Amino acid sequence: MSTTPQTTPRRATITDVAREAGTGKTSISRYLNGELSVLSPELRARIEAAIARLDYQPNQMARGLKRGRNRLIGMLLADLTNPYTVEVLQGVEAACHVLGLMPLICHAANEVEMERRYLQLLTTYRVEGVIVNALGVREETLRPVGGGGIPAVLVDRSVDGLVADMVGLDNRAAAELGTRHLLDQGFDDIWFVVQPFEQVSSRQLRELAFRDAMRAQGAACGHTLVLNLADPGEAERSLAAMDHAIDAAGSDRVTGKAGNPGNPARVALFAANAPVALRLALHLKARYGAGWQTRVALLSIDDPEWAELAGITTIRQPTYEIGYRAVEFLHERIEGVQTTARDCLLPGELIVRASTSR
Amino acid sequence: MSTTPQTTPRRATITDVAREAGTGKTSISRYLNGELSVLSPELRARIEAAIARLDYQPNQMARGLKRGRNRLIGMLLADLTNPYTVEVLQGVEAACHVLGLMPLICHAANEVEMERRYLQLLTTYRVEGVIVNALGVREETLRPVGGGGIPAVLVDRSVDGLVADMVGLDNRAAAELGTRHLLDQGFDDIWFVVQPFEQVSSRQLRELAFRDAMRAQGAACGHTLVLNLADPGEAERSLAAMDHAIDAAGSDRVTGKAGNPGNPARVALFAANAPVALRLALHLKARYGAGWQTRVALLSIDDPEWAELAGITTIRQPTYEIGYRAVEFLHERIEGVQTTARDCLLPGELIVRASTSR
DNA sequence: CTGTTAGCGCCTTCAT
DNA sequence: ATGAAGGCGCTAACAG
Repeated sequence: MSTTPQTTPRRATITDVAREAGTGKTSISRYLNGELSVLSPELRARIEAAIARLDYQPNQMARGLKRGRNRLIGMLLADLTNPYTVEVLQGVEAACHVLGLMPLICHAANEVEMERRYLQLLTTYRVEGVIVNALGVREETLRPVGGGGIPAVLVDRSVDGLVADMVGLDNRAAAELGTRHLLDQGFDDIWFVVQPFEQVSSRQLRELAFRDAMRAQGAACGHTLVLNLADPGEAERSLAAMDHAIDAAGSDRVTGKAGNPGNPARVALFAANAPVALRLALHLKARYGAGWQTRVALLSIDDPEWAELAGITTIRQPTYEIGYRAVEFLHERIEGVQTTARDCLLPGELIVRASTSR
Repeated sequence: MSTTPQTTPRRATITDVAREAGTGKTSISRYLNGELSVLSPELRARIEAAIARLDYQPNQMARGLKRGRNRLIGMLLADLTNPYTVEVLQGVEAACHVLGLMPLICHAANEVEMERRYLQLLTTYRVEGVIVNALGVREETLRPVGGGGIPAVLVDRSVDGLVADMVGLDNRAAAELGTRHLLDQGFDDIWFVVQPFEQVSSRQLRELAFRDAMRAQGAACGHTLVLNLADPGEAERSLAAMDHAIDAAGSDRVTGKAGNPGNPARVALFAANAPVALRLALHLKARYGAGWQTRVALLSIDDPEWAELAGITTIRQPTYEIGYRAVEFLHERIEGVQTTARDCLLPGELIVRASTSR
């Protein structure tokens, strides 16, 4: 069998084009950079022909090397598995598209070590800036970024000791919105469920705002449950503890008989984000069966695709806009804007579904 | 207010390091490339010190330009919104990590034009290869890729006229597996629901295998419903037509009374992928209420995160492995392997849930 | 062992 | 209007 030699035919370079067009490299370069007015129509035609014939495409790496800018930006993602992330990404891509940027997407998959490695890699590729949706990360990991280093903008979470633009949900307003909704619907025993939040600013803010909102109400009773999704065993125990507490409270408050159907405790669950909500929903389904939605109220920040199906109430984040704005901020920084660090807090939207309406 | 001048301090170059260490660039280069045995311990120490002092990091672009390879590969994705895609991506990242490759992720967001643009961009950045999970794409769009161009491997779908390695689900086996399961459970009126499939090979194969499996059975009755998710109105009409047909069939086969609860028609829905399954589930919920899972059987290829919650039976694809293998194939091609185009078909796993068990 | 030299593909003065 | 020459940061012969 005589297959063709298959030597990948080296791509044409600017020199090849110049030779093919019978001219110098300079003219080709000018053509590529749109300085068309400076070229005689005749030369220009020859260049166009040569480019087409050779299927020439300028080498971005080389251009970048020369110019000192390669139009690459880094996009560091903590968890692509979270629908929030994918949605933000859509906004990022759209903005990059119009601004002529190319996002280098790095997925840390919830591993701090990956995050460090990618950040270093991005730096190595000389990206002009980074958008960071970080894990609970030490400021030192981000050393090369922000302040003295390459421009950075934070998404959803801020990082202690790192001054940089940040864009995300207005967490305080969102948590208040959710809490008030639950109170308005008559729920007075609310559990705020959240992943470990020492490291993640947005979780902290949501939890704090929840407690503040409950306190402002006075009469009602609020609890915070930490749910460590990374450790199934621990998560299981947390949920069991919650079940127990709810049952006990229910029996106290009503008639002494747990689960009295005539006057159930007005318990509601408030999930700090979609992954938590999913875990809760699975737990509730296992405990109460198919009709769990009617037995216990569930509200979540984030609006994952299955929310409508499960009938849970949500607070939808303006994810697309978050991504879009992040790129705009970054672009401004890249272009040299020098203002002090800015925060862009966008409002969430309450979407009421069966789970929390009577 | 006197903010610091904030001039981004130009990153150190190899020349800076050489000067700082009082030596030539070559030695630095040698150090960087691990030719440590050729360096006197003394020089080596000086170099290390200089690098640390200057916080030097070699410029990948420049290295790539010189070496002719930049360790970049392109990853072209049709739809990040589909959980399948994200899962494949995880496998891709893991493999890239061990092989020292850096994936440039491009998300076409279901737009053919985007796909074209990104492919061209990748080419421009001189990626060493591409992994393509394409839209229904013309071979011409992929011109720069495969065969004569840069190495490529296809994921999930093949493209007419393009010879390249491909890795994905064993669609025939998977569709058979699902169909047999439904038949075994006593469903004899099965609707295979799929997005428009002229352009997408995997959808074609699934549909064909479904029909073959039904035919082999003989007695049973199979239908194919095309559901165009991109056009909500059209999708709505398709679903209405399906409802109508099912109702009619049910009344025929049983007692003449539609929806006779004593002996309902043994209807089952077989979704070709997760997006279709979600649309179906929403429709069923709207039509039959919360308990829809017990009224109609739903089985889907793909195993999205909400499957467990909804209790639908699924065929889980080995997504991680698909991604991993794709990179391995690509890596081999990059390293010059010359075999004819290979296909890697991986088996799916049936996960039975409430929706299809009695 | 170590430094010098010559490019990789492109852009950018600076002449012509 | 066009081309020649130099250099971006790095590597790879080729000397010493």
